[in-house]
Amino acid sequence: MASEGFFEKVYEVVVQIPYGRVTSYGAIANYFGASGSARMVGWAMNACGKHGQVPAHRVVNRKGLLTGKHHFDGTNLMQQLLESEGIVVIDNQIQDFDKLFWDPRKELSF
DNA sequence: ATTCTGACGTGGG
DNA sequence: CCCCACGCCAGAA
Repeated sequence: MASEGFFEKVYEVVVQIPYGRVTSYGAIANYFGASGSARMVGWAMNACGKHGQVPAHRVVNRKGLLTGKHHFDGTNLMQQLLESEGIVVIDNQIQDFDKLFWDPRKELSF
């Protein structure tokens, strides 16, 4: 299952993101040891639809900004999904991002 | 094969 | 906090 490709690795972590929680691309990249290649994480997300259902809306940049919301079906779909989980999003910016932040490197006990 | 882009991150000012 | 420049690697044209 794992190690099938770069996407698969990213998906495995993203899927493990608990409800109402958020993480950043860099955190995931860091989990693989690709700390400098955070872009690849987002790139893998681009193929998330290809892989299946992936909670990409729970993945944002390090500032907690919904940078990828533009890639979803609608324009505010990503924000609605986050708000649906109890997350407050204002102007594409997640409020209390530091509290909702979920670090795989820490939570998954690397 | 080369070139460019891209849902990012970090460092310096 | 903001802005600017560099790095990073995978995939598409």
